[in-house]
Amino acid sequence: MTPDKPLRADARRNRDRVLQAAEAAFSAEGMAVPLDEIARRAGVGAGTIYRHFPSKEALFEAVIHDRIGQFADEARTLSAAERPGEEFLAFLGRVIDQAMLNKALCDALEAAGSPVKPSDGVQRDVWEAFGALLGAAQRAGAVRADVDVSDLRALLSGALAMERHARDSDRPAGRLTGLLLDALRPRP
Amino acid sequence: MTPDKPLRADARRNRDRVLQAAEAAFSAEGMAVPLDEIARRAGVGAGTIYRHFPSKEALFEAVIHDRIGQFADEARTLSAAERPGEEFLAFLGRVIDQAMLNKALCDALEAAGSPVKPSDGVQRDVWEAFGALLGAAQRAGAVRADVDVSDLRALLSGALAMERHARDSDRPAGRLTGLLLDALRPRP
DNA sequence: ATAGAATCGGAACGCACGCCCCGTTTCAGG
DNA sequence: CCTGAAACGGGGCGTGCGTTCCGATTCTAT
Repeated sequence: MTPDKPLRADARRNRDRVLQAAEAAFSAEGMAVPLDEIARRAGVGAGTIYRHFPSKEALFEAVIHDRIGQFADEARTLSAAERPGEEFLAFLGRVIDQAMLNKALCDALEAAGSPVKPSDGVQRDVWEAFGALLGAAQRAGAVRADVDVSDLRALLSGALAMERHARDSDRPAGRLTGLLLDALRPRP
Repeated sequence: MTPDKPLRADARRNRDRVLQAAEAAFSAEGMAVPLDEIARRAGVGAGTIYRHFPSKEALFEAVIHDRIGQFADEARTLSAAERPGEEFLAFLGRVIDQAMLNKALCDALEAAGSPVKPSDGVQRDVWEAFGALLGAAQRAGAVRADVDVSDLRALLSGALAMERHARDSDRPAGRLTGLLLDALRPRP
């Protein structure tokens, strides 16, 4: 079993086209986009997608993997920063901002459905990194101690829901999320 | 056009059965429940439901109408209470608690999708009432002035998302929502 | 060039849902 | 009763999705 047998030229080309089309489509509409639509945009048939990715979810993960990994890396870096408390809150704000521009990110971040698939290394990785940054912020005294990483997942979902509504009703972005993040600070 | 022509006995009986089954089903699973399932539970055919309600959404509204109306009435009453500020925050907490026990309430409260149907009097009514209570709380100085009723919708959606996650990860209920509601108070 | 395998594409499948049709059953007034 | 109209119910339609299949096509090693 050779993990990376050289692909035929046209196969490699089509695989890249699919990834590119999927990135654009998922970014705009998230998992809700039909697979046929991705195939159409990539100029290939639906069967071609399944030759390269075993399922729609696998394609989604292939597209989102790098982006999510960047967040995990950033979180790990910031854990060792000088003032992890401030970095933590600013970082969450950036994550939310990015997710508002990229529906795929929303879906990936909110996909912490009850039964977290153990096979899903990306999810595990990103939340471990977020947890590390949260811990650092708490040790720095900038975030309440009674918050854990599962609270963080809930918080992110809530903030994303709030920002979606804010956008739909042309209210200034980030206000409610700012209130929520402020509420994470310990009582003064 | 006689608005309430006396229904035949079996028709009335089946209509009630449908409403009862729909209430239970919607309460447990929200709008996601298939209509066939409601028909099965009511012991009728799917066609019978459509004889009494023109669409699934109409059935949903018939089921949720009273419940939503109760919240609107309560909000109006509390607007005239002695300390509307405290009442406002406690009221929001109760609404969220109830919605966590009743997925139909969640769907109804979050159904403030971008294009609010003008025909939907129930939605309009409840949000007007919530807005009145919000205004009273603000006049009493208990809630920040820069919050409006569309913020309230966003806030409710966010809180419901957070509480859903909290339940899935067996975290104590209401903590994050409490934080969020506290953040609505003016700076001390 | 040619054979043979890898790849392609889109028609076809299975499923689930909201909704409608229509032969059959049940009610209620004369 | 008895009969016409009202109501029933479940099978069927249209839709949209993810997925699979297979004949046609294209690439590459010889």
